[in-house]
Amino acid sequence: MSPESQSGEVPARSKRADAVRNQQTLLAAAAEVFVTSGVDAPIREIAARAGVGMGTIYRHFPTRADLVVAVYRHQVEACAEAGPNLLDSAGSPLAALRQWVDLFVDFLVTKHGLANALQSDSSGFEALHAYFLDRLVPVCEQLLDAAVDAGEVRPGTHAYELMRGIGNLCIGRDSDPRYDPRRLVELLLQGLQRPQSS
Amino acid sequence: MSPESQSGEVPARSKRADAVRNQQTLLAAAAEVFVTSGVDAPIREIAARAGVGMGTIYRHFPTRADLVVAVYRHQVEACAEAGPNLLDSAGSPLAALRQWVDLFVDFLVTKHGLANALQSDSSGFEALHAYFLDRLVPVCEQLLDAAVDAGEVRPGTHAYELMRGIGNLCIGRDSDPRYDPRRLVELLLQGLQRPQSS
DNA sequence: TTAATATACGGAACAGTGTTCCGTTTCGTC
DNA sequence: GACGAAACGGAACACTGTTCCGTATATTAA
Repeated sequence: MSPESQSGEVPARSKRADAVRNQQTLLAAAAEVFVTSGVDAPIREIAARAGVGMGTIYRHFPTRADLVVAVYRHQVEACAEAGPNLLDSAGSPLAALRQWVDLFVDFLVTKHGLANALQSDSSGFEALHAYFLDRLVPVCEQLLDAAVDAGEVRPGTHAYELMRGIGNLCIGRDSDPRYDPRRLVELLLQGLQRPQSS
Repeated sequence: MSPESQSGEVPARSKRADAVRNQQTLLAAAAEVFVTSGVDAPIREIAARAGVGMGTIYRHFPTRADLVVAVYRHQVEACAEAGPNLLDSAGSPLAALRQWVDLFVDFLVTKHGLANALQSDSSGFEALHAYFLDRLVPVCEQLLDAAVDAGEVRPGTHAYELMRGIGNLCIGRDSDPRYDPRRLVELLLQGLQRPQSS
């Protein structure tokens, strides 16, 4: 990865100080607004919260996805990095996969509307989809393959499809007590396991 | 149910002829537009296609859900009625459940954005969610219970949750070759099977 | 057939949100 | 302190949902 071209955290040299400051402010404001109003919150609301104009927000984050990615980058990275670790620490590849999926689900369900946005075909969200998948599918694939190799999981399922399936299951109006994404994800994982016997 | 109070097909007496005609026209126009632009199509587009004004469409179908329900009512009914029949005709309760779920998935994936709308928390779609679930959950429950009683499916899963899960899996930008809802639904059904045995 | 009335219609008008654009301000440098 | 480039702010435009009311039409009564 190129050193500091991304919209992350390190004050990139050659950028004006106020620009860097505003970017930070925007990130913080967005993070706050996202927990309150979800990732679909009106751009104006974020701009207002940050005390900047509309132009500023668009200049720093041309699409909504850029902003969302910037806000959650750390957590996505953490999730991605947890994969290999779990493969070592967990008892079996399947256990590792299960724990990792838990991590991913926890992440999604605690972010208002994130799962929705991930699959949304609305303008500005395609890049979000792309980032999440690019970053996490390889990790999932590693865990999945390991579980298949260990004979714990039947072959034939692709990581991409599994990830999207899990993401989809996490979509929903929040806190309907009758719907718990975790239970369905668990069902999915059950279905992944090898009946093999017969 | 009261005889002809619904927005269905029979020309209700005591309504002006032009009103009935317009309702039919709107239904037809909406059906056409839905296949092209999805169920989120701008109201104006539907009104234009039907050759009526905005007021007319809102008078006949106060919320978007009313319109969508009216358009798909027949198919939902057909799906609902297929349940008991399958229970008779299919070899086993599980087979019936499987076929019924297939029916449901086929219905959803062929309607642009319907699955999305079902779970959407946008204004005007709650009623859609309600209608589909009210109508189909009992049917699903019947099939599910039968399969559980036959020992083919483990107990503990609620029809409501299963239905929503399936609906969610059908969400997605259309025709990404790497994502086939059917495969994941199949996985879910797999997970439903085989009681823990050991 | 015509007049009266209730019903339904059309579309302008208002509101909320995304997105662009450009005159103005501020920063960094000389 | 002055200058040029970079960044800012927010007005303006586009698109969509929703409401409201003056007008047109169907129905019924005379």
